[in-house]
Amino acid sequence: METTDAVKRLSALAQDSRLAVFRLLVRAGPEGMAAGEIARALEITPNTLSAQLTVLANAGLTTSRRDGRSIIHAADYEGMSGLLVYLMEDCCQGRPEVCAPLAEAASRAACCEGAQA
Amino acid sequence: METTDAVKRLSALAQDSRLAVFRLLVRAGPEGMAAGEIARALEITPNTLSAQLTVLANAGLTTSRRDGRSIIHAADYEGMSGLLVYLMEDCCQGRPEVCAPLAEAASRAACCEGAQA
DNA sequence: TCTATATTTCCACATATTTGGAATTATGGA
DNA sequence: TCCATAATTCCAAATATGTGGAAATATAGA
Repeated sequence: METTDAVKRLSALAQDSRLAVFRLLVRAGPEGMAAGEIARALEITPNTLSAQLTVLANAGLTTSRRDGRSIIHAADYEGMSGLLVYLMEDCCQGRPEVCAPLAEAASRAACCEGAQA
Repeated sequence: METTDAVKRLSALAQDSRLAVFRLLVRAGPEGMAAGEIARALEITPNTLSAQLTVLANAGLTTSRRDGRSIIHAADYEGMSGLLVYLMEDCCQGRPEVCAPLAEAASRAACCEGAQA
């Protein structure tokens, strides 16, 4: 991933309500949630939410599809991975001891056993 | 980590030159770099860099110590870990398949074998 | 103490971001 | 076709952010 994209993704997440939206979608899983549902859950006005979802989508952190009158938004786990990899990328230039805390954090976060590819 | 801190850290990284500074420090390792050295490396004026380093430090992403006339700045790997854990936290609410890409990314990024705690 | 170097603080300007009201577009059902 | 619901677009105002010039502070050495 390019630096430009990383900054875009970080910026998208670097805001209270947008981070809340993203985390809600992460918790919602691959099925996602309708925009209106998200707006009600987080008490954000629909037009503001729409703008925020646009930012997240442009950054490559969410996807959307229409279902009837609703637009269903979902977290883009691949996009998220890309960012995490980018952030950890330079951590150990021949210095294993440096990235130990990061690697440890990553494995701790890999909460569900089955996921340990 | 609290959401407020996460937003602070994301905001700190969500800017071209600040991300460049942080990555340079990550690459520099625990010994860190003098402010002037960073400024020359990235062609940023010293006062601007100073402001940016303040943001990174306040976010808990860098530390600093004086050494003679220089101030040495270093990446705070623990602070970084905290953010990564926070971001991955909610990824698999009983859905192992969801966080698989994230876990995979994390282990791929744990580049140096010795670091696999 | 005086001078040079390293960094920070103060300040102001230019730019970007966040937000919501009002209007608009899209879909489904009667 | 007409209406209600769902979401978006347009626009403008308030706020926040990034930047660098000039001045101030801190340290080392002569």
